[in-house]
Amino acid sequence: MDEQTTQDLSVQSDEALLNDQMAVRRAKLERLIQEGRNPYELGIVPTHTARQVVEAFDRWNGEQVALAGRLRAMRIHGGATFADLHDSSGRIQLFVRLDAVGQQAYEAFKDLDLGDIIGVRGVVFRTKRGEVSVEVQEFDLQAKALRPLPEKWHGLKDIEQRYRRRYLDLTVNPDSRRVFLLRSQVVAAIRRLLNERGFIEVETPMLHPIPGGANARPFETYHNALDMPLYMRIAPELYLKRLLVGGFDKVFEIGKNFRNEGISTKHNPEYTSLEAYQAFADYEDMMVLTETLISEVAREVLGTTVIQYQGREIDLTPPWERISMLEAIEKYTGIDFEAAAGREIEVAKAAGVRLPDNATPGQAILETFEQKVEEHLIQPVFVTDHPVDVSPLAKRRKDNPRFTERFEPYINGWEIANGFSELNDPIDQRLRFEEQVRKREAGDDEAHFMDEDFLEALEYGMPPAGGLGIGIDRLVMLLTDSPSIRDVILFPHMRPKGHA
RNA sequence: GAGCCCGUAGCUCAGUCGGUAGAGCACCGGACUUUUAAUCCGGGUGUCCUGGGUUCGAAUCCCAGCGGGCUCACCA
Repeated sequence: MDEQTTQDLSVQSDEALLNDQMAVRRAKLERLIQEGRNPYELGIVPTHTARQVVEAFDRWNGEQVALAGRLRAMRIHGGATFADLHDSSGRIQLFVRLDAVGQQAYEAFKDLDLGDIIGVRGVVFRTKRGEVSVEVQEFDLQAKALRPLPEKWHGLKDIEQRYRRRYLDLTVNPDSRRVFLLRSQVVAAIRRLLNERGFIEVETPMLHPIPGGANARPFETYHNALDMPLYMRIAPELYLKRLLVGGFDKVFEIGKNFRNEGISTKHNPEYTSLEAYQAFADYEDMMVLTETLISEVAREVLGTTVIQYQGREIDLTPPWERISMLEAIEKYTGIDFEAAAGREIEVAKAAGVRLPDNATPGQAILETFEQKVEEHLIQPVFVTDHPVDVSPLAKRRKDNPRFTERFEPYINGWEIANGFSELNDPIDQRLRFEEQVRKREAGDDEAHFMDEDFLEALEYGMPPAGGLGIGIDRLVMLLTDSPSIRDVILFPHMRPKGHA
């Protein structure tokens, strides 16, 4: 094992000579190995975190503690050296004195490189300048860093490098750490809030024989043993509704969806959604759940329901405004689609709305909304009552079957969620699928497929239910003031490229 | 997919009209026993994204490509 390691290193060291700093680190590594030391071994195990010691100094003052983390700065003053140790909780200063540790250990400490991962044992004290520190009694090297870290002051700014080498971004950019910690807290809070309300969390397939539950182009793959094509899921919806059929009345799933579509500051090919379904409820109930969830999450992770996004104040405090899609269109464009019933397509085109060739009346309304209205919806608002032909899984309105009991909350001009009273009439659902199949045959490759297996489930009886989907990434963008979805995804997709 | 912008040292960035490649941090050598962006003295460590072209001469101008960002388009 050790021989193997040594061998590999010597092979690599030739190419590493490209960079003086890497050469120095390789040389130190090889010297340690020759001295019989393993520079990648677990040694001193931390008993405390930096934050614990700093925040409860009075409790630990004079006590011996063990800490472990990454060496991030060194200030050498002859026989005394200060260093900054960063662990997952924060930063703490180390103090090493020649007189205290002896010549050999002192030289070894100075020989460490910034970025090395070390363990230390020492006594907590406060320096003359008032900084809580640990006077090191012993230390060990637990991972030699062979590459230099980005600069401590400016951090890693290059956006491409921050995405490609997120570990460096997380190491040196505190704001990036903050975003992903907050993302974790958002997901945890959603889970807890739903659990408190009696929802159970489930996991449904990512690999679908028939991609369904959304209008989107799927990624295709292939299962060798079954000898059949499979699709990465574009939404978990149809499986979660099968669980309603099965008698789970409140279910939710948090997980990835995959859509084989464009990439932008608001779109990543794989993204995380929450979908929740509640039996014996309708879209009104789900709107309340939506505004409650999002505002409670904000309160929990940010301590407020009034947030700042890119310099704009957004008030997430419920209740949110509700407006039907037709009302919203009339409010912002003056177009009255109620009065224009039967002439939707020509009216939309006259207003300068771009439409696909085979657009349906509902598409004309939806496109008008998306192209003319969306951008105005900054403060949270539920847009409701979407046309039935663009809502193939939603229940029709009792008072007007051309529209559905559906809602989409908009915040900052973004569609942040989507929900409706779930269509549980298998006869109507079949008609909707047949309409989608016609669209697909007419060239719409985002139209739904016929899903006989799902229809069969509905035929056994699905309770009336409300459903809700929230885009977690966009929600996290809002809550963390992040301008790009890639800022809230740890490893966003990039074209492959050799290391810079 | 289209338009605009960007790519120089490990990192952050300068680089004028086309004339020997620069700074800060980091790094290397030296001094320094309470500093904290430590300080002081000395040292520039480079595939100027890649490949062509123009030119006596290209980081710089032109063409193509690669990668990235933003805005559109598609979408959540």
